[in-house]
Amino acid sequence: MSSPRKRKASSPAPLVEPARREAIRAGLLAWYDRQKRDLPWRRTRDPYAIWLSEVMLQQTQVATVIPYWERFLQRFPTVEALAAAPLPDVLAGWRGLGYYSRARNLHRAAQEIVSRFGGRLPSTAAELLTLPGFGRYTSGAVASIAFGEPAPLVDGNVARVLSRLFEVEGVPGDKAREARLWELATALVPGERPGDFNQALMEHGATVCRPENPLCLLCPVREQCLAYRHGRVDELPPAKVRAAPKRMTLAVAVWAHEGRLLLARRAEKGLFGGLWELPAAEVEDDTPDPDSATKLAEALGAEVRVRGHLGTVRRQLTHRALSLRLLRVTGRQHPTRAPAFQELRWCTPDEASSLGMSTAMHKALEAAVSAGALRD
DNA sequence: AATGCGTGGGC
DNA sequence: TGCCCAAGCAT
Repeated sequence: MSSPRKRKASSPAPLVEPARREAIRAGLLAWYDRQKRDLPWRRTRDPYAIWLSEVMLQQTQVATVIPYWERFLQRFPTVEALAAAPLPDVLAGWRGLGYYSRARNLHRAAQEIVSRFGGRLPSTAAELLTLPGFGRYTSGAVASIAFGEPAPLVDGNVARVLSRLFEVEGVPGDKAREARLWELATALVPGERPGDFNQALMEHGATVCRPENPLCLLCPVREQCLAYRHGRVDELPPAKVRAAPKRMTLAVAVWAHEGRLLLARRAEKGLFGGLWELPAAEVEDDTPDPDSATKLAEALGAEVRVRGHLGTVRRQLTHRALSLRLLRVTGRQHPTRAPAFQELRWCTPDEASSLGMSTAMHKALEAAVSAGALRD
């Protein structure tokens, strides 16, 4: 029988053997010091600027983010400036970047940081997690990179790297797999340079431990990689199962009057929430014009007549196949507010172009103008 | 907890 | 061209 003293001394086996843990830490950090990319947000220590980069990088590639990040910081250089800005201005700064709820949450979080934390970002992952738009990943990223807290993070890159290093089974989305990955990330993140280590993990996944054609011969932790040892790098992790995109058809009102077009701001939630558009209403694929006119009339709260067609703009999103049918419309009265929209405005094409608008609707606007929407 | 939410780049 | 993907979060 074991004595209580002995039971207390025998702790459970560590998740990662200390020697292996140190080899992975040292290998990735040394590689990062040699190979890290010169990215603009790695030249600042401003937590706000780092936070902004993390939000923009969600589901978005580095090359896309760089110009947005620089432009946005010039326009909204501090948390206070962002918090004080009207939401439509913030959305205009986000135009073309996609996933616009990120911009809405960023704005709300900035306001909370001012009201709850005196304008300074809280420095721990636990506090950051209470702010809008801060999930587990972003909280860990900002806490570790901007404040040096040894907080773990798991993004798509880290999930891939760890699932290969440790042969973690299961498909993306599997709960046991996610839990295992977070445990591993927690066990690995060091007390010294946690932010650099987390970035090294992600950078390694983005450039060496890639989804396709990983560069195992250049890998600094190859000796530690179970998938490599067992010839399973190509099968881990298994690919995501994606749902087929749903079709969505919008009747789009192109209403011109004295050189101006009617623009509408969408409801705050859902697809393209809070963005400006040529007023649109969802219709069935084969809806005849008079029925489309009825839908648009309901949305605008005004009588609407279809005068002709200005073409169709198609746009493929990850989860939707959009079809925008441009209908030239007129009506006796020119509405300035409408039940289905937050706001209406009559704009010249130049004014319209500077509004926060989805890329799909921006293309529709260009198509309508070049099809002669403003001519008779 | 499964689903909705954008976009541009790579091949 | 069409289809894949990329530093997630909210509900």
